Amino acid sequence: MTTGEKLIEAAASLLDSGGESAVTLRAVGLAAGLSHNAPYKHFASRNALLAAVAAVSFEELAKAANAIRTSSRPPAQKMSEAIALFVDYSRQRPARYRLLFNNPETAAAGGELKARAMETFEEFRAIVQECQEAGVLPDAPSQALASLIFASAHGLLTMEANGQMHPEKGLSNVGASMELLLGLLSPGRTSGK
Amino acid sequence: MTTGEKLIEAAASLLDSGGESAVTLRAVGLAAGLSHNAPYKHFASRNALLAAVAAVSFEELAKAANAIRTSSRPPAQKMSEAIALFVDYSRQRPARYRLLFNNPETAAAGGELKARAMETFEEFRAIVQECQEAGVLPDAPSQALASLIFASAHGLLTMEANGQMHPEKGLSNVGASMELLLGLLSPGRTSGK
DNA sequence: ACCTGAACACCGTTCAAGT
DNA sequence: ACCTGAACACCGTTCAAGT
Repeated sequence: MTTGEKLIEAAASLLDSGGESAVTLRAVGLAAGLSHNAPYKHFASRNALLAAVAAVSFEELAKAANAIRTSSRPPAQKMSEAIALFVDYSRQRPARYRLLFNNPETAAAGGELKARAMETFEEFRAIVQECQEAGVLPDAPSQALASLIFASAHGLLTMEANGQMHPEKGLSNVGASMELLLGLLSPGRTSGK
Repeated sequence: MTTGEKLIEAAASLLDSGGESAVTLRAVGLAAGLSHNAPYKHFASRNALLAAVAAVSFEELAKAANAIRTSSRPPAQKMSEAIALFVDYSRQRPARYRLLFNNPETAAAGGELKARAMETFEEFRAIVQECQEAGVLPDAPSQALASLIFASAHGLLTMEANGQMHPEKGLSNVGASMELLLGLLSPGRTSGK
């Protein structure tokens, strides 16, 4: 493992355990057994280090999404599993999820980061397309439909993380809301008013 | 205008013009014509000041949403206008939008903030209900359906702010995506596979 | 090429005074 | 009650050296 990889891992671990504010270059250097200044020999800035954490995290997510897509389960179940992948990620590593999907600074880094993020999204898009072909999602450009479904899950997870879901007032949790969405989108839905 | 209000306004202005990192207590004090330390006589911490900014912002949003709901336009148009309200807000004041809808710290402040946020959401929920009664949105608990539609818009706006919308790849912008969603949800949609 | 240690400018927060 | 100014601990970043 290179020193750069060690620094990324230390930063990711601090992020998961203490939130973004815990990822100081001093703490990262210390956790990697180096001085507070060593990260600058591998990354141009704190933001660049966080972008590197985001890039490897997107890579992991893409790999997990790919495993779901290439499994032998029916399309509708792949969709549920893909959604569960993001739901679990958000709940188990909220600060990391926020870095990946809720951080204009990091996203603006572009380059490799953007490519990794697109890989992840492409897996999801392909699953949506399979669902369309199987007749469990309606006809529409798969890219647009996938964006919409992903954005819904993302918006719900963000509201949940922010404590803006008011679960006391009904069935408004992420899982139930996504089931409601997929049910309403289903071509088989009875369409009378 | 009380000193506290002056400080809130200064903080909001700095937030809009320079992003969250520009809201330092020193800059807020200076903008209000006071010392860097004066904010502490009115707010317990920087987070408390930001929470106060969020509270007055939610109040403004609730007022704007209420004006839309109580207008004489048809429900479907009210819905479009309500969505446009949030879309414009996100685009014109991204840092403020982020503070309101994308910030676990501030949301955790609870109390008055939470009440203001609920007021805003309640206006939206009532518009959704009107749309259901007019037959342009499907039968479902209005709270759950409103959460879902709002979360979709919110997720799309977040992706847009993060540069994760890939508009080069199709019609995946916020407006078109929301139209797609509302069209697919419409009870009048042709439902064949 | 990679690393360290001192230093700088900045920030949130605290404290001792002032009125 | 409200405000100021000095001070503290912390942080990102830079710089001058070391190997």
